[in-house]
Amino acid sequence: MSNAEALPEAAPGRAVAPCCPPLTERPFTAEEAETAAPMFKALGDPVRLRLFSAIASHEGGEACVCDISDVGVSQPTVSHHLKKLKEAGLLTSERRGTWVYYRVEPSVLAAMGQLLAVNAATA
Amino acid sequence: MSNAEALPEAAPGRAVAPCCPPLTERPFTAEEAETAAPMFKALGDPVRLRLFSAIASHEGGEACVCDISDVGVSQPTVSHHLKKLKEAGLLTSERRGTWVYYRVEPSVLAAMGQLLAVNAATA
DNA sequence: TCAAAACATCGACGAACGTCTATGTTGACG
DNA sequence: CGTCAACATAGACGTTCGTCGATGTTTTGA
Repeated sequence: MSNAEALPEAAPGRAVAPCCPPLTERPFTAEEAETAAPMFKALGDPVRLRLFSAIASHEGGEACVCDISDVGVSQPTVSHHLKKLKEAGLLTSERRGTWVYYRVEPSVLAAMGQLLAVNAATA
Repeated sequence: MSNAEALPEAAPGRAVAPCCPPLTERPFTAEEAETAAPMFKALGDPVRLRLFSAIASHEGGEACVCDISDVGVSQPTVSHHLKKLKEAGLLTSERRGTWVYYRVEPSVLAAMGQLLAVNAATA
């Protein structure tokens, strides 16, 4: 695309973290649905789910592509899916030397978990 | 498991409830990913997310189609999406007179919530 | 018995998706 | 320098998806 400037990363897709109430609380508005659906959609592919799980379960919540690219598809396909996950706000990436490390956005897991919360009475 | 089904009524796509460990626990296998991804995929569409939320938040966790069909798409499209949610194991349906009532499968919310569990420091 | 309401199914169409091969870009190292 | 490794991008191709209008099925009720 372009040369890397001093800009670290500025929200590639949309804001994801604090988006919506639990699904069981009240009917989602069209806006809320448009915001939350892409997160589910991003995890709705088996390969992406494996990649995400591999990163999320990796030490430190991050992994380089070479550590997780054994999912049965070609390298460009892995790259494609990681990009999708990144665009959905679920992952961030950082280059360190030759390798690129992907990291799970922690707030995302919390947000999605809250969407599906079964009201465990933690109040 | 307190539910002993006596009627051979269930004809869903696949078992959904107790499928997989948390995403952050260990890398998903191909099998686990193939099992869990359809649930996320089913919620990955804004219209389906609104329908699901409308049903889940409705009184008693169920609603007839006429109560939730105001999502901006045609009636066949609503029917199509409800079928998709049903095939994914997220909903069940029951006919009562003229109306068809859809209900959220409670174990599904628990299962998906567990997938996204953030390990609340149990060690 | 006939009509209307609620919902499902069918068939079609454009858009989006997942995958691949080929190629480009970036950094490390002789 | 040049070359290799890691990863991204581009383009293509078949498949799936979301949507619609038209039609079918089931139930209620006059």
